[in-house]
Formats: sequence, structure tokens, C-alpha cells
Amino acid sequence: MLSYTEENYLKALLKLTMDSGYKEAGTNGLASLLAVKPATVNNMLKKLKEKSLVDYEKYGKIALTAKGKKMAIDIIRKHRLWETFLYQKLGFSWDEVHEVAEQLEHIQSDKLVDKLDKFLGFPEFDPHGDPIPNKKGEIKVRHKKTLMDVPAGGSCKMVAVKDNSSTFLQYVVKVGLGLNDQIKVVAVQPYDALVEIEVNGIRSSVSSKFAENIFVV
Amino acid sequence: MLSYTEENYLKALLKLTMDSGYKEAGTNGLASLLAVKPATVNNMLKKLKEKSLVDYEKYGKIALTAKGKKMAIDIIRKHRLWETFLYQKLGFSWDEVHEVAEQLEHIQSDKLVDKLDKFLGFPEFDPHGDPIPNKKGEIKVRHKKTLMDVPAGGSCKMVAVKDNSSTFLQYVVKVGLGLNDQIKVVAVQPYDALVEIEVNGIRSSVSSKFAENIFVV
DNA sequence: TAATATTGTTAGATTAATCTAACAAATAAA
DNA sequence: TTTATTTGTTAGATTAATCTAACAATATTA
Repeated sequence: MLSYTEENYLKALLKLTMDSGYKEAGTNGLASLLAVKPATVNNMLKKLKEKSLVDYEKYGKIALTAKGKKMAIDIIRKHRLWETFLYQKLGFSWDEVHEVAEQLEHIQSDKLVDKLDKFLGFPEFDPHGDPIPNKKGEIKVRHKKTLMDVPAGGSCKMVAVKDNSSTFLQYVVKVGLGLNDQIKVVAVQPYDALVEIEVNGIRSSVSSKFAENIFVV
Repeated sequence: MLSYTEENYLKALLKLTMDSGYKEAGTNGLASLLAVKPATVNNMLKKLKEKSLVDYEKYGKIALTAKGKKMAIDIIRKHRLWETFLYQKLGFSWDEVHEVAEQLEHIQSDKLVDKLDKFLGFPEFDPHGDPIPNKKGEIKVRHKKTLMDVPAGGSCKMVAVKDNSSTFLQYVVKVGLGLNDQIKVVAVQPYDALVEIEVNGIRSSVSSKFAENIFVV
């Protein structure tokens, strides 16, 4: 059985390799993501290698093994199921679920995960629009396109967010945006890449940094 | 914020002082309850004393401070709410809930506890018949009487169990007993204290050890 | 390519929670 | 009241996860 800490390393590694636009996982990137020092990561990597959860040679690339990846996906699955539970059943808000799910994802009980999944009606996406891996570890890959990729005059639908921090999510709400909202891109300023959008008849301007964190179709 | 381990010490201390028939908490008793060595307990006790969670002098009695007790009760509250959730909402069986709740009780989020409480309809008792402390830490004290205290010919209702181990609970189910069942005490063997009971028309004999772990009114 | 900057690694220290082994105090038994 | 037993304590070691500081390898840039 893995420790809470080991699980977090696997999850971070998955995030860095699979997920977002990050190219490759390095000790530094991993360290900053986990808020520890590179030396600590190095140390842990050796342990995870011992357990055949990561492939890794000195000064080489770091990657999850099949076994490590399956375990990481399992944690993501739990995280997203719990987020869905908190949001749908307990009435937590969008920006509050992540933090609590960070704790709940480490609860060890296969039966619990299965029963929770069933209780929630086998949801496919979490409250942030991210896909929930199924029991076998299969993930529906989606949304590669962000609001940044929509040309002026274009229209799109928001399906997920990239950044799950409560700071960002609260900002999203403030702008009047929510999951599955229709967005019209009115204009894009060539000078500073400010994106002018219209949602539910309301216009606002958002930065390119903001636009990059909104997934659309 | 307390560590997972520290929380378990507080909980064990509460169990030993309040709960069951144990007289007083000692390093040995605490050690066997927590499955660690007395030396370890001693060590931890010093730390908890530093944090003003326990009162304790060398070779003297060990007791929770008001602060420590409040925290321990809070953990019990979470434990029993989660047990209720697992049983009522997810369909876990009687004997499965304890183990998972042991993990869930350590999740830190006041909001979560409140919302869970509300979601469950502010339950007063958990699936084993134990009272769920309210937010202020107040506990409905009940059931001091066990099946052992009912004289031959008498009748009673089972309201809780003392032993929460799955071994015992599975045995209870096998005997045909459940919470709120009416029990008739047919006879008590003077020789070996075997108790002959009748539940829902079915007769069985149980040991005094068994009978002592069934709370009745 | 040589100099500089970035990234990764090692060695050694620290803290929390645990252990074993030796010892001390309190309690029970003879 | 001695002796024996149980219970509690201390000292020193161990393991996991972390740190800092020094160093080594790789990558960037001039």
C-alpha cells in the first residue's frame, strides 16, 4: 500500500506528463508542483523506482510505468468522483470541491469507490468538466482547444477549465461564466491579446492567461 | 492542525476514559488499543501535553483536557456521521462501515461535516446505535444496560452494540439479531451463564461474552 | 566552442512516529 | 514487609519525508 505522499507524487507525475501543456517531467517541475525541494523529489523517485512505479535513470527522463500510471489514474478517478459528490449531493460550490477532494482521494476502499460511483449514477465528468476515468482506468480524452484558439467573431461552448484553483474559479464565476455556457468572441486585441467576449448577453474582457484556462468546443 | 496519529491517540483516550467499562487510561492500555508499544505512547503523551490536549504527570493518571476532549468528540462525530452515510446512502453493511469510517474521520473540513450532517437529515444515532455528538460536542448518553442484565423471563429491545468489530457484528447477524429487535430472554444457565433468547420467534443460545456486548432497553 | 545558466544529484541534518532493551516505580502476593 | 509482578519511563536506534548546501551534468547563449 502506498503512502499518502507517494500517491501525491504519482498524481503529480501523471499531471505533468499527460495533462496540460507541460512537455516533460523533471525534478524541478515536479518539485514546484508538489511544493518540495528538488532534492526531495530525487529521493522519492528512487523509492518509486524500487517499487516499479516509475522509470527513471540518472539525469534521464522520468515516466510512470504502466503500473504507476494505473495507480495515478485511480487516484484521479477517486478525486473526481468525490468532487462530483461534494458538488451534486452536498451543495459545495465549484471552487470549494478541489481542496476537500485532495484529502478524500486518498481513502483506501475499492468498495467505497464503486458504491460512490453507482450512487452518483456513474458520472462521466466532474464539476470542472474533466472526465472521470472508469474502473478500468480508461479516460475520455477531450478538450484540447481553449478560448484562446477561437478567432474573433467565432462562437464556442465552455466545457471545462484547465486551472482548478479556487482563485481562478471564483474569477470565472465573477465574469458570469459557467460550464456549458455559450461564448461569443467579439474581438481580440492584437496589441495585448485581450479577448472581448459575450456570455448570456453580457460583455467582458479577459486576459489571454484567462482565456488559455478555459476549454471550449 | 493535528496529525492523523495524534487524532488517533485522542480518540483512544476518549474511548478508554468515557466509553466502555475501562476504569482508567494507562500507557499499557492505550498502547494495546493503538497497537503500539508503551514507550511510543509515553513519547506521544509528552507531545500532547505540550499542546495542552492531555493532563499527565509522570506515573500519574492520564486524562484529556477540555480542549483535547472536544477534539476527540469531534472525531467521533465525524466517524459516526460517515458510518451513517456509508450505511444509509451507499448501502454498506453493518459490519463494513467501521473500517472505512476510520479513514474518513480524519478528513479536515468543518463545512464538509456540517453539510454531511444536513444531507443525512441530522441523524442522532449511527448504524450501531451509538449516539452521534452534535456540533457543540454534546452526546446523548444512553444504554448502560446489556442483554446480560435482563433476567430470565424478561424482555428487551436491542438498541446498540458495544463491540464494533466486523467479527462480532457478523455473528450478531447470523444469530438473527438486528438493531431495534425485540428480545425475549427464555432462560439463563446458572452453570455457564449461557443465555437462551428468542428473536422473531427463533430461539438461540449465546454466551455471556456475547450478551455483554448487546446494549438493550 | 567556451562561458554561463539551468537543472539534477549527493551528502548530511532534521522531525515525527515508531521500535527494543534496560531500568524505575507502583501494586499485588507471599 | 519483603518479594515478585505489573506498569511506566528513558535512552538510543530506525524509517520516511523533508531540508540545506555543495557539487555535477546538461543546456543555452554569446
